[in-house]
Amino acid sequence: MKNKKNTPTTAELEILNVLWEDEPRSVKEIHKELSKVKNVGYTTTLKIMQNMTAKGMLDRKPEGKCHLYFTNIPKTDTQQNLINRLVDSAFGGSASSLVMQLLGNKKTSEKELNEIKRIIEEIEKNQ
Amino acid sequence: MKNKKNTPTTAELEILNVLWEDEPRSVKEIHKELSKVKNVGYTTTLKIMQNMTAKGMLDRKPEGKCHLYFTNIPKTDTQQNLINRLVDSAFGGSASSLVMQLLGNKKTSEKELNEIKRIIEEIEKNQ
DNA sequence: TTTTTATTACGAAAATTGTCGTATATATTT
DNA sequence: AAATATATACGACAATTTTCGTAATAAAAA
Repeated sequence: MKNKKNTPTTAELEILNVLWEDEPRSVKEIHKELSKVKNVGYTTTLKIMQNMTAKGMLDRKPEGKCHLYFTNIPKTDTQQNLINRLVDSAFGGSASSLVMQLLGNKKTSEKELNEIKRIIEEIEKNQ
Repeated sequence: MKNKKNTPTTAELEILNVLWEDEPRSVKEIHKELSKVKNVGYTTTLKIMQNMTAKGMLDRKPEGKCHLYFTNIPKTDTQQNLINRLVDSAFGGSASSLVMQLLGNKKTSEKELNEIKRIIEEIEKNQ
């Protein structure tokens, strides 16, 4: 199986997000969460989680009569990978170009902007 | 045809990037560029560009015996759309969270960091 | 006007992802 | 033990994307 640990598909990312919030969890619980925002069959969720396990994205341990699944990659690793891919594929490798685009967007709220400024200051302090 | 103008696939984005650099251009020229970094048949490039035209992503005009293609969506619109999707799908809708991840990454060079700081200052001035 | 060359159109297959129905297995209840 | 319920395994189909071979068209050369 190819190593695609860090590049989840859309459906896989949805599952990872639920797990990162609280893990380990059973397929049943994951599916219950997904059902709140999405119409999808139980076996679909199960199948995707099995695929993810085969890819090494998830792992699982038996617990009573069912399995508890947990992620095998840190959230930040995946996030970093997704950002890097976006920077490379759509911003010519320039991270600053991405940030510029992000900040120029009206949808980035005042609150978000202030938060970002705070982060920059934080970084400068530690330099 | 569904409106997927702003959400190009990987192969489509590669073509868009070449066009945004200099347009309009013929399939032949686009394919020549792609061939520098990718093994792909001429008719593959052609087909994808035809698909993109059908989706409204590209347009074309006859020029002599061939066609010159040009993009039908601004680069920034597509970039913004891709960022928004990433923010929503992997950062819980928080743009600042994405920036934090980006800045915390060692791969973001000193030069990039300074550039980003400059952008922030620029934004603050205009506030 | 044939022949050659260059460009486009089209169809179809491969790869990937997402979907779920059905079967199997295991436990719980009656 | 038989019936019921719960969880997993598996196969198959649908949708999308990527791939390219081949045919058709049009232009240029011989």
